[in-house]
Amino acid sequence: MNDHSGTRTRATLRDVARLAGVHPATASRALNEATRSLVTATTVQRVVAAAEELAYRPNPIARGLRTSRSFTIGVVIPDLTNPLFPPIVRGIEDTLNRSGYGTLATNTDNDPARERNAIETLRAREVDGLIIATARRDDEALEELIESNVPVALVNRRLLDRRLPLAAVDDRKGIREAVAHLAELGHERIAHIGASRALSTGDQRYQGFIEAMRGMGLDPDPDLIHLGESFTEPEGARLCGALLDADRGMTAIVAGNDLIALGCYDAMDERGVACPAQISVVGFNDMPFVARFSPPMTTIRIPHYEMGVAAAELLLERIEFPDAAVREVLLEPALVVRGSTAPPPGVGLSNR
Amino acid sequence: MNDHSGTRTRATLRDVARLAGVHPATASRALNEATRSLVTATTVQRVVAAAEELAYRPNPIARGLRTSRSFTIGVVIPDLTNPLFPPIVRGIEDTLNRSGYGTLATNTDNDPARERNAIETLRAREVDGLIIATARRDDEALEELIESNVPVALVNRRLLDRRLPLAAVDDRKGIREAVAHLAELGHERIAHIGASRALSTGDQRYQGFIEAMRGMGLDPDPDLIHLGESFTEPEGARLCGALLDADRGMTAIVAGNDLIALGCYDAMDERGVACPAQISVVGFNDMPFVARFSPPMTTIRIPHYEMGVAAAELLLERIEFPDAAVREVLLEPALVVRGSTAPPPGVGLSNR
DNA sequence: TTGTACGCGTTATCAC
DNA sequence: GTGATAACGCGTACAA
Repeated sequence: MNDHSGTRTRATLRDVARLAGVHPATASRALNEATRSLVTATTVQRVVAAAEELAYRPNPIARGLRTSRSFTIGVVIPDLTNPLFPPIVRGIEDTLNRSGYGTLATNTDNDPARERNAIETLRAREVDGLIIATARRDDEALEELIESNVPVALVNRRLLDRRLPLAAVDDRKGIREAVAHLAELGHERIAHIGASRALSTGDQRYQGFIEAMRGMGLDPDPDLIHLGESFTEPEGARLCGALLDADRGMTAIVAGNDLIALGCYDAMDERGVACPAQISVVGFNDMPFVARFSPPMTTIRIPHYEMGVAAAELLLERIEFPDAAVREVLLEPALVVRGSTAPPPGVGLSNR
Repeated sequence: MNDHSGTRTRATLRDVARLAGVHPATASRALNEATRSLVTATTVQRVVAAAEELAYRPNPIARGLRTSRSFTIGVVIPDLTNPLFPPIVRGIEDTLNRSGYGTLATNTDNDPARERNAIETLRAREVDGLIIATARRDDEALEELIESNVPVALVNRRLLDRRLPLAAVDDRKGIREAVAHLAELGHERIAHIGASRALSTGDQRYQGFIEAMRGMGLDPDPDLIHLGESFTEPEGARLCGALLDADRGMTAIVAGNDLIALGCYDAMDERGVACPAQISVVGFNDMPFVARFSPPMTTIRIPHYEMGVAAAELLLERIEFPDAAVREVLLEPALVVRGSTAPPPGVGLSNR
C-alpha cells in the first residue's frame, strides 16, 4: 500500500506499532523473546502480524547503542588463504550467525603488530567478543585482552596457563598416533620436522613427538629433530633437504603439518629418494586434496569445522556467563593411512 | 597514570568536552576531520589534547545510528570452503580494511533462500555496501537490491545487462585458450563438461566453448557437451563417466573448473582410461595444489586475489560516487600447461 | 497489561 | 565560532 515507489526505507519499530495500533514500547516487548510474556497473547499476534507485513527487521545499530552490544564478533586469523582456516572460519560463522551474531574477520599474517592493530580496531568497533586463531605462544596483545575483560576464545592455539577458553585438537595425541603407526611398520630412525616452538602448535607437536618416541621405547635422536620458522612448504623442503644431505639413516619423517610434509616430498624428489619405498612421511591436518598427491599422503585428520564450531560455542558461553570457569575443548585427531607410509627398506622384504 | 583500576568504561565525547571545557557539539566538530575548519585552532588543540588524555575513541555504533553509516561491508559468498573463495575474500578484506571498513561475511551454499536471508540480515545491519559472489544468473534478491540503491559490487558472476559493477575474469577467453591449446596438440573431438547455464560462470564457459571451437574451425558436437548441476567433483565424475560409456570417440575434455576436471580423473581411473595418453583434460581456476595431482593438471589460471581487490575498489567507488557509470573489470586468465594434456593417441606417434 | 518518558553517544541544524 | 537542541531506533524503569 504505502510502500509504492520502491522499498525506500526500512520499516521501524514505530511503523510496526502504528500498524498494530499499539505503542512502540508494547511492540518492542511483543517482539522481544524475553519480554513477550508481559504482553497479551492477542496483542502479540497483532504486532507479529504487523511486523511480518512490513518485513520489519530490528535495527541492530540502534539496539546496540541501547544495550551496548553490537552482536558482532571479531575473528583474528593469520591467513585465510592457508587451507587450514576456511573450515574453521566457516564453523565459527555458521555457529555465530545462528545465534544472531555477525563476524568481522581480519588476517594478520602472524605479524604481531598487525595482530595488535586488528584487535584494537575490532575493540573500537565494540565487538561483543573475539575469537583468536593466531599462533604465537607469547603474546602481549593477548595479555592486555585478558585484563580488559572482553570475552575471548582461542582456536587452535594454546596459552600455557588456561586463562582463556580454547578449542583445539589434541596435538600430542595426533603425533602419538603418527609415531605409533610408523613404529608398527617397523621404523626406528624416525625424524621430526616441525615449526618453531614459539608457535603454540609447533611446541605441542614437538613435545608430542618426544613423548611418543619414548612411549614406544624409541630414542628421539636430537639430530633427527629439525624445527623451522613456519609451517610452510619451503621450510619443509629446506629442513628435509638438510637432513637428507646429512645422511643420518632415517627411514621415516613425522612432519609438523601437511605443508611441511609436502616440502619433504619436494626435497626427496630433488634427490631421487623414493617415498615411501625409502622414506615414509606422515603429515598433519589432512588438508583438502592431500589424498590426490603422489604419493597420497598419510596424515592426521583434524576436525577443523568442528573446531570452529566449538570455539564459537565457547565464546557464546563466555558472553553469557562471564564468570563461569574457563573451559577447554579438545577434539580428537585421527590417523588416515594412505600411500606415503610403508615398512622401512629392509623390513618389507625380509618379512615376506 | 590515570587509568589505574583497569580500563573500566571508555571515555565518551561528553567526557572529552567536559575536560576541554567546551560543548559536546564543539568537541565533535573539532574531532571530525571534515568539520574541523569550523572551529578555532586553539579550541581544536584543547579538544584534541583532552581526547588524547582520555584515550577517547568515538563509538562507531552511536555514530552509525546518527549518520546511518556503519563502515561495514557485507560479503556474500557460496562457500568459503571452496578453494576458489579464500583468495577472493582476502583480496576484499585487505582492500576494505585499508579504507577503514570491516567486512561481515556470510556463506549461502548457493541456496537462494539463504542468500536472500543473508542479504536481508546484512542490510538490517546497515552495511554500507555489499559484495556478492554467489553464482546464479537470475536472482530476485539481486533485483531488489538494485532497486534499493544499496551500493553493490559483483565478483566472479555476471548479470546480463551491466546494471551492477563487476570484477571477474574473462571466462570466454580462458576457455578459448584451453581449446586452442588442445587444438594445437591435434585434438578435434573435444568435449565440454561444465555446470548449469543457470550459473553465470557455467553459461559463460559454455558459450566460450562453442565460440572457441568454431573459431578453431572445429565442430562443437552437442553429444560431447554435458552440463551438470554444479561445479563439483561428483558431477564431473558422473558426466565424464556417461561420456566415456557412450564411447563417442573424444580425445580431450575442457572441464568447467578444476573440481569437474578432478571428477574426470576419477571417472577415467575407474574405467582404466589413461590421462593424458588416451584423453587430455584441461581444468579451470588453477586451485592450490593442482600441480600436485597425478597427472599434474593443465588448467586456466585466474587471479583470484586481484579479483577480490578489484571488487572492493569497485564498491568503494560506488559508495563515493553513486551516480558514476557502472564499470566492469575483466581480468586476464592464463593457460598453465602441465601434465594432463598431450597429443591425441594417434598423433603423437605418427609425428615421430 | 499497556503507555510515558528518557537515555544510549553522536552529529545535523538551528540559534546566538 | 560556539552552544543548545533534536534526532537516529530501540529498550526499559516507571507510571497508569
